[in-house]
Amino acid sequence: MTVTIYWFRRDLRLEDNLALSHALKSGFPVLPIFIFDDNILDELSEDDPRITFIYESLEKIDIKLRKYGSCIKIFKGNPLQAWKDLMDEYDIKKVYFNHDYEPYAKERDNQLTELLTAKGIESHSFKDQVIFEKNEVLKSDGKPYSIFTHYKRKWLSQFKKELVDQQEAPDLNLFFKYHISFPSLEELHFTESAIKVRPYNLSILGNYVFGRDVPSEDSTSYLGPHLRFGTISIRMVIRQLRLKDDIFLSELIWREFFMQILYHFPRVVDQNCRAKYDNIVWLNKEEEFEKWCQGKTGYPFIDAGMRQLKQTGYMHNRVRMATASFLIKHLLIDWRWGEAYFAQKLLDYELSSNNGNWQWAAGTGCDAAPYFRVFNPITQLLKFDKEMLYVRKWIPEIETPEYPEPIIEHAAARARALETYKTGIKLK
DNA sequence: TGAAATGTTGGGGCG
DNA sequence: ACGCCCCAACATTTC
Repeated sequence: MTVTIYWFRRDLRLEDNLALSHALKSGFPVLPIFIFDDNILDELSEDDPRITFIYESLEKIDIKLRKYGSCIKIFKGNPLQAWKDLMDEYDIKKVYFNHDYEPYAKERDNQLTELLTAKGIESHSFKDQVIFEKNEVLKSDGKPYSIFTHYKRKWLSQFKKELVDQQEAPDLNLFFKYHISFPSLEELHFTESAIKVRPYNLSILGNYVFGRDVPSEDSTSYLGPHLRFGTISIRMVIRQLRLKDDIFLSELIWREFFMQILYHFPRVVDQNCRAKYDNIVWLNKEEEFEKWCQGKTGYPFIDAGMRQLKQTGYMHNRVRMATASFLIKHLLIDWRWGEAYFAQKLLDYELSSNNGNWQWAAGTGCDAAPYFRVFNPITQLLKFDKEMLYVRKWIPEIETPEYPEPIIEHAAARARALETYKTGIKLK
């Protein structure tokens, strides 16, 4: 049984998928696989909504393939072990997958490539989840950018030269013909989550600049999880955009900016990008952190956001900034705590963006907000949810005595934050 | 992609 | 008509 193997990872679609379309041209029938990686899953609960989403996305692909006599082969366990099993079972000629830039994934893929090379198997990997990857947008001296504005300028100038061609529709007849059952959630030891990924909504493109700051209005695209798991291609999103929404495009460039930051400076994973802030003394009060997580700080704008996150796996962008600022500046809790909580809850969690944006809010990032920028949770409410539609939606008890008093007084907290940062910088 | 403090300007009321 | 004061609105600086 001679095959080419295509490995689905975070590109869970058949359409406009670079490595897949190359695999289908490899000259051998393509056996598509997916591996539920225990190294990653061990950190998650068995009903994590992201697992449910991955499972359902694979199921959809599998249904399409079955019409053509094929199916996806699903593994669960250690990826390298899965590959060794595959090598025992099939005569593998070529292997195709798309690039993944996260530290763990890089290491995993390097090990696999070594293993394949040792067995004399060709492997090919492709840029697919970004327009420009790690070393494609560099300064004239060949070094990576660490300032967004400069990165963006270069990105745009290169983008004008680049054609974003759509891949032709895949020929499903070229998949390897075989039949094995698609495992149930229970067989994989998962349970279905009540929290669901929503379909994306591209109709907001073009008006994003007007609606993006109003959390009560549904002017978000809900693209995050789809870009994270590749159920839509970034090229397709960009094509729809056609530069008509500069602000939205900017957000997509931030995504690639943070990806290349993580790639070039992997230490940001657990360290401040700017060492200047290493000596800030965080208060890290567990009970205050818990109140923040539960949406019980007594500040409606903050609490509404945290409850939306907990109940749905989403949080409006404006509110993400305000809640992050509140945790870091008002409560003086280490940004890594907030980063970890968002990583656990956000359906669109992406290591590079989550880390980059938390460091931005903390002022510790490469191109971050200045440390003295402290969001006023009351002003934010007045500015962006004056009618209180958003906060009432997420805090039903808001006008009852059940709703708590503010955990801390704003002006005093602000002064304390400025003082703490100043002291920390001096210690350095 | 902030907020608060401080500075400046200009219009209106009033003696 | 003029100076003076008040204050809102806007601009600039500072954290």
